[in-house]
Amino acid sequence: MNIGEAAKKSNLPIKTVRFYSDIGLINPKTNENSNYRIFTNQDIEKLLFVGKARKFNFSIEECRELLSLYENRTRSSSEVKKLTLKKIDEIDQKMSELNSLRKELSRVAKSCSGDQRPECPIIGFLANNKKN
Amino acid sequence: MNIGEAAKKSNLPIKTVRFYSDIGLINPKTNENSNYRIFTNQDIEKLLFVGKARKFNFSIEECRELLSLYENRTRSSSEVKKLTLKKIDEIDQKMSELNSLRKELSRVAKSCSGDQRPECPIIGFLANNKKN
DNA sequence: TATAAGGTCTCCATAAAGTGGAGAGTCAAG
DNA sequence: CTTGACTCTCCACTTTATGGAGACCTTATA
Repeated sequence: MNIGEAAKKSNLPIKTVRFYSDIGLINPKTNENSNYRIFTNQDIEKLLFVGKARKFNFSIEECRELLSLYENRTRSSSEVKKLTLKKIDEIDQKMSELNSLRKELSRVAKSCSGDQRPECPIIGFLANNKKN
Repeated sequence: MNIGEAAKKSNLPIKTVRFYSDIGLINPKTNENSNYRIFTNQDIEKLLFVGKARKFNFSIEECRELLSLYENRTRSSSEVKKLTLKKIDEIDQKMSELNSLRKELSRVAKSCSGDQRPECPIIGFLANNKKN
């Protein structure tokens, strides 16, 4: 099938499918006459796989790795699990960063009257180099 | 002062200071002879301000906005508060996304034995297009 | 005074993960 | 045979910097 249909079936924008093909994440054949890419059902499966993995915050390179594990019938599940646990760790770290960020921001926001006066503790907070 | 000293005083890499100057976040004067940028203490203050705001997840464009509020003696604190509350909202949204992500990932990770066998429910999960 | 070391300049490339558009080629239907 | 839809490649742009090349400036030392 052509790229339009492949895009529809994989729920990805055409541009994205083309991009994944450019970087070799998938390798559709080429129609020698038209120079159009030809996608198989296997390609669609891979696109769906990647689409889902991307949604789950796996990077393109991690997708590439997962894809090769996916295709490799002899791989052990521990490799996949390792990658997944790493992702969870990253999420935890990001969440704790966001948490402390949120705390500080809501603290300064609370201290600001938010009215017409120019006095604003948020600005003071951001302007102040010292520990706050 | 020159860019090296400015970078040191603002705790930013030289490259970053140059970048902020390129995009007009700060506007140091130029020594006509040497073509070197000349930074004032005011510039350092702004750099410190931006550095802190960036740490608090304000984007460059938001920094630009905050900076103009910072410089504008007649601005009302409500504008600043609005921007801050928006940031908090964004953080909340990001956190809830990460939360559901984490839940799903840890669920599939738990279901995976992580041993030498090739059977891996994580791969199955990612490969499966159906609702899981 | 000459030269060496270190600081700074601009310009270009790279990162991640695409998105958007231009201009040209292809295909199917009327 | 033409029109419209589809696809192609190539380039630019996004965000927030970082790294390097090669050239220019400044300061210190021999």
